[in-house]
Amino acid sequence: MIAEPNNCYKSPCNNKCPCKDYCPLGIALKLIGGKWKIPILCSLHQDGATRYNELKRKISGITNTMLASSLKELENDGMLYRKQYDEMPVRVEYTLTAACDELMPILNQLALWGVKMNNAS
Amino acid sequence: MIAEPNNCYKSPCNNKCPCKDYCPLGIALKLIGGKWKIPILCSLHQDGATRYNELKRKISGITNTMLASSLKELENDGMLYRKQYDEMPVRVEYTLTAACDELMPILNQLALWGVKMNNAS
DNA sequence: CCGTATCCGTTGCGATACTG
DNA sequence: CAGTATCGCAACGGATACGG
Repeated sequence: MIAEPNNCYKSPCNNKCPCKDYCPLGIALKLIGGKWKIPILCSLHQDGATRYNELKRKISGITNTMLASSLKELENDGMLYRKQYDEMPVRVEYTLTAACDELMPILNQLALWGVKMNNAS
Repeated sequence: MIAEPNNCYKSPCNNKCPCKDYCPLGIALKLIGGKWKIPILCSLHQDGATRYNELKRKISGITNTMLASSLKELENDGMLYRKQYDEMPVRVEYTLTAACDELMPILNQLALWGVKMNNAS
């Protein structure tokens, strides 16, 4: 929940911007921010349920520290499920939640915009 | 221009993700990243052409350092115009470019998503 | 009025080693 | 296999003072 509503959290950036601490856009960007969350989301979006070490292989350059912490944050923020199978050895699979199904098309629009910006410059 | 195309810059996150350095989504997020660019964009989007000190008043908490550097980056990235009137004293007005007219509706969708995420948790 | 320059603390992230 | 723990650096951003 928003702790202390500011001037524009109800209707995002439609009135009384510039929004600050509790801007819903700021909240959204924080959820997908950091260096590795987008690659993680994209990978899971493409391939569906994926195991930890599989993710680590696919996302080249990521370290255990960052993968584990990013996954934990995404899980806490309701953006992915962590399912643990108590086999031997243990197996863990990560899957996107419905919230991400809504998010990805928006991110795709943003990416298209990014392409245009890049071609323009 | 993209210096060294990687696996997914052509069709953003539709194939061969996870995208890395040259991911168009990464490019887009970099353009609007940092602590103050969104508030600046929102302010200009709402009020149109705005002077430097006017922006500084509206965006509470921002320092000269950050306002000036953010404006310069946004200008260099083709997201706003800087118009200088050589009166005495000097007057400078900032305005969003057409690129931002396309961007803002997308950001608004993202904000709506952020609201839902916030209410859900 | 519209910024720059300098300094400095904080945060994010990487590297490496280790564990249930 | 799926992570933690610890350390260190570099980038980001804040505070303050100054300049065209």
